[in-house]
Amino acid sequence: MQDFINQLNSVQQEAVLSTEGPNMILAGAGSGKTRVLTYRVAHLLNKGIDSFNILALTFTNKAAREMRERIESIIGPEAKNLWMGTFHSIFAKILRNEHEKIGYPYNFTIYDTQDAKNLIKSITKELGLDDKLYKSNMVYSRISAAKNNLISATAYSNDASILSEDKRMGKPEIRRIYSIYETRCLKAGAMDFDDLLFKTYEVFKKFPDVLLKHQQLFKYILVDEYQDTNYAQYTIVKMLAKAHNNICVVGDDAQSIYSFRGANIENILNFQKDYSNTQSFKLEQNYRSSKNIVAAANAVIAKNKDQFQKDVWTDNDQGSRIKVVKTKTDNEEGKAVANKILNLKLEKQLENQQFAILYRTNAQSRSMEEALRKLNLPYKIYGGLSFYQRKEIKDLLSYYRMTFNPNDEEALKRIINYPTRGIGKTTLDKLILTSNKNNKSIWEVISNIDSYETGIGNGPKLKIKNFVTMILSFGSELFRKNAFDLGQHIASHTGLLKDLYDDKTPEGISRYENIQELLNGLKQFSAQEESSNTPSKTLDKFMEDVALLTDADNENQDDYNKISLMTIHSAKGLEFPYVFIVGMEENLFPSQLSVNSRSELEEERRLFYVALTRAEKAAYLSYAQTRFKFGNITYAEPSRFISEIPLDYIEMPEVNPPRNYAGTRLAESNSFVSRSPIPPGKKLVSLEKAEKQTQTSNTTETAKRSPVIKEGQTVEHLRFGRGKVISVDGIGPNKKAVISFGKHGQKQILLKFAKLKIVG
DNA sequence: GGAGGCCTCGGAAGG
DNA sequence: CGAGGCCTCC
Repeated sequence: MQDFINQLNSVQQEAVLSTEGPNMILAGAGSGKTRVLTYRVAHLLNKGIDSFNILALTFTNKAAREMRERIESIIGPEAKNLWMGTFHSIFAKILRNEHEKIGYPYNFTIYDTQDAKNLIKSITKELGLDDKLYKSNMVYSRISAAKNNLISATAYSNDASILSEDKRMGKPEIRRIYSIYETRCLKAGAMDFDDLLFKTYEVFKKFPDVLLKHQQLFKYILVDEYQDTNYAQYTIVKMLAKAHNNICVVGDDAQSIYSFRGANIENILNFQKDYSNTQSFKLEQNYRSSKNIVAAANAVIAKNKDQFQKDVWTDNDQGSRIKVVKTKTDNEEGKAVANKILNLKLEKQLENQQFAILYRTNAQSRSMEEALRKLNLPYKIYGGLSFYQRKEIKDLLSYYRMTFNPNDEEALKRIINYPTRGIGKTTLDKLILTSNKNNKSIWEVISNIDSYETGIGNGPKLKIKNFVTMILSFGSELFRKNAFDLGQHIASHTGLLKDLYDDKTPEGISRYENIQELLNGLKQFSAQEESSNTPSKTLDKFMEDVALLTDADNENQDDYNKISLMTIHSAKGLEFPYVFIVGMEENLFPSQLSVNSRSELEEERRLFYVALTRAEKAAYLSYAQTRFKFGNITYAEPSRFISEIPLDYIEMPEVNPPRNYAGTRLAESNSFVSRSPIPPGKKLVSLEKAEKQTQTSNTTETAKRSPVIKEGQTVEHLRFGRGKVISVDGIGPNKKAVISFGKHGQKQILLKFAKLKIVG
């Protein structure tokens, strides 16, 4: 540990050693930011600062975990006591300690965005408002924005300019929805993500003693990715730092890409004004990328007006110029990228994990996936539906939530009739009506159902009582069983496990497996149990973490050597030797919604900067001339960002004649432009047909290698075992077979996905 | 209560 | 195009 300092360059060293007062570290892309942060904390501890007195805030669990692990490897288990985590998890911890001050139970539930939107939907409905006008997404983002700007429901209702804006949009009732939303959350003992920030602010503001306590506790404060902070985060940090004034923020204004969710780049641009006598450090040496990439990225970002002057440079090799690839269609683009990856792999003996394909929108992943699948290139997609958002997982978690907080209404609404127990929509509506009328939670109503005028008949009433008894029985086990035992008990006792087990469709099987995975997680959690008479790893403790987890926290072991596919947003903070940035088209990247405002266009440019600077050795840009958008073919122009890269650093595609792209070993399949399915001059209508023809001919091509499935054959399926092919239907990628699998019954199987082996 | 048909709408996304 | 919401019909 003694000479960790020597591993740093001189600016990095200064940034680590300058522990007192306000410090701002501007960290260019790939400049060793994490290293500086971890060493800075290690240095503080080394100096004798108590780990309990250090607060380090990040935006993602992953960043917090990585930092903690690295610090632990330097200074040992002492690192466990650091206050290190995401804004949300640290503030949730504070709020659980101070729950009484805001009238919440200790075990408050954290509503995710889906819960919050569902609640908004039901409020809109109960108020009899038009749900086309008051779309839950829109209302949610309005409320969220208000909270992130520390505007309470009351303040919202009294703010003339907000009200007139709502009125102008024809939506004057948002204030009412907001205010009822707040009441309902309180009644349910629930907070949404924004509340974790907003209520922390409120507690600090209303209770100076609580603020003072935390100001004294957090003698040293660090904030990572400061350019991504919103007003609430900015304000709370400022409040906390007031006493000791030891605040260090780290960030890069050039990588601010989250303004659409409230991040305010001004926070970092104004840091020196906010905190007098700021020491600032610029980490400008890039350790990640080639000279060529650094130069190209610098040239791009220089087009932005508002930024700190930075001079990012590197000692790395010159590297090759950025290559631009042009294809006729989005599917061709996918093929070109996949072919290029295959070539590079063979040519340079590379691993899959050295490649990333980055795109602006999730929808673009499809053409990439198809092409990769055809070449048998393993890939992993980040983003999309998260594990914790899956229906079956949310259902089971809803039971868990109700076990320790039965007032949780969104959980109750999900499970009161799942698995089916005869408490239908009509009954639920009556319950909601009664609970609203009496200003009680639904749980309070159903657990004393006889004392309310609900208009519910005796049949359903009995079923409700059984449901209540069941939930109560789970609650009584909460502190007697550990998380796994109770979790398992709930999964089976509710009938949820059996319900999923009985479903033998592939989706059903996967749902069952997901539940098993969740239970495995519980098992691991409970295994950390200390030896004592009462379990400490109880279900409610497990749930404290779960609400704040995301998919990125669930890295799968067998996913490690795969090509990464993700949006540029989720690539921030990552690096790959070879990076493909696809869909470089006007109205896609930059997005159509951004091209009319300077600030939004600048944010898109920062996004492009982030994308480029992910690359270590080489970056490839590609664009298609036509692309399927919402089922229609649209024409596209190459992105303006391509032309913002000086010609010294980039290789443009040769328009005429079409030529192969770089490596030529697999010349035939490696061409980027020569495989156009459309003869020049043909009209648009024929495009779709032509596309289909290519797909068909490709299938014939692959047929040489993979078996042709025919009627009457016996085949073996990974999951269903042996079966007989009844019929084959469709062409190209849509080719599917009806196969009879004995005890699993008849299945329709898309051949392009299924791994079928011909047995006879 | 659930399956299936019709309609609508579409950005990026951590906690 | 395709996911999700809503409605209808059984």
